[in-house]
Amino acid sequence: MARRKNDPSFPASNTMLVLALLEGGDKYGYQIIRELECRSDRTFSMKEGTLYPILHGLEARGEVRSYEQASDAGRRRRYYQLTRQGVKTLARCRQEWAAFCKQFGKVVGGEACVLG
Amino acid sequence: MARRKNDPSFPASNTMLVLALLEGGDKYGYQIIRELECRSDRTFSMKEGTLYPILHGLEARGEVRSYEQASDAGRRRRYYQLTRQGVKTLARCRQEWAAFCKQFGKVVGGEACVLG
DNA sequence: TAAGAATACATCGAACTTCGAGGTATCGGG
DNA sequence: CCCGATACCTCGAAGTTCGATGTATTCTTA
Repeated sequence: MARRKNDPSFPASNTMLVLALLEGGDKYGYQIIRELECRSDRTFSMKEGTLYPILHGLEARGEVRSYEQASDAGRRRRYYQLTRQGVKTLARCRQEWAAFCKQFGKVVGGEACVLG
Repeated sequence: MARRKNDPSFPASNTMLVLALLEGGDKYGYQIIRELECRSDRTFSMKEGTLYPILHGLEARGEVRSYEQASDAGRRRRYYQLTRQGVKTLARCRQEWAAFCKQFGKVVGGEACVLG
């Protein structure tokens, strides 16, 4: 996920979202965008220019593998499937996300802190 | 904060952290970095190359104003203070962060969703 | 008292993420 | 027959952050 050490921001959240969606079963690109919209109550609307590079990157890094399978209607579809590596990465991302949330909330929440 | 509409990621979190820290009183750059480290249990370690451009940007956009004030030791310090605009921005950021968290958690948490 | 660590500011290029616009093609309905 | 939805893709522009580097001053410690 290319998160840099000690990076206070949480980038590549889109990549994590993709991994999480694939956990629920193999999916093709267009479907990922629709499902994300649905699962987030229309809050998240990932763009194709964002998604496809992410999928290609994940595949290049071995987090997912893909296969082509036409729909009933004969429409071309490329499905993506989590690899064991991808599952592990997702688990790590979840931990990192939880840690980030906790610390971020602590700072923006406004708890006091006495500096040495 | 330059967040783009419908952006599933939450960028510029560093900017939000800076605003939140300034809410606790005027602070100078180096102090912001130390306090952030402290308040986040050493999890966040903002780099100077990150912070100073952020502060300059916030000032240019009227979210903060600055003034110079030497320390007891005679060391040069530039303090930053939230403007009314900055306070409003921080409030908006908090709402956006809460909304993002909720939706992000919903997706990576794995709730089911039936697509139409 | 000299060296090095800490304080304090700043800028720059490289890397990464994301958008938005554009391109190609197929399928179904009006 | 056209248009909207489906389905894939690429490219350049914009924004964020790091890491390196630079400049000064003050404090600590050997």
